[in-house]
Amino acid sequence: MARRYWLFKSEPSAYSLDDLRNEPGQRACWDGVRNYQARNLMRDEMKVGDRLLFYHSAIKVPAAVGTAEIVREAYPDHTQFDPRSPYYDARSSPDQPRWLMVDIRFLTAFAEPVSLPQIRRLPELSSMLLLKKGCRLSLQPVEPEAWKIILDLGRGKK
DNA sequence: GCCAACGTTGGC
DNA sequence: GCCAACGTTGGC
Repeated sequence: MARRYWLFKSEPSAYSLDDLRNEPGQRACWDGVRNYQARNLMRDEMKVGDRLLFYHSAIKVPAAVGTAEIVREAYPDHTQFDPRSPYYDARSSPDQPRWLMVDIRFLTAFAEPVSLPQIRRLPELSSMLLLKKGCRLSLQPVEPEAWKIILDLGRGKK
């Protein structure tokens, strides 16, 4: 199966690409996803070797800032069992985990962040889920064509 | 900080 | 099963 591409949103004040880069082994578990659609994408679609755009959201200029790869497929998110975690879910149990996470590893930081306005300006990228009105999905698929274009922009090519 | 759009919850 | 109320996301 061909490698697939994704976009992961994160508020950099909570967790940034640099945070990922500074992790031991430059890898981390993507915990805290509490949306069924996003969970199902992790559970059903994401495979080791898939790549993702790391996107910084909820800031002045939202932007894709680099890439990472999936290094472990979906498994239970431990924070759902921890009453002290903000992601705790009392309706979940280790027997019947409701929420999943994947592990990702840092790959690249863009020379030039690819901003949301920049993405919006390109007709070739107009079909991206990211641009859909009201699309708040924190994990979303990216078409290979869009992936290529954004990586080129990130390299600083025109 | 505002608020539109969306997902979830819970009363009925 | 409907839908109003609520909480959250995220661009602006």
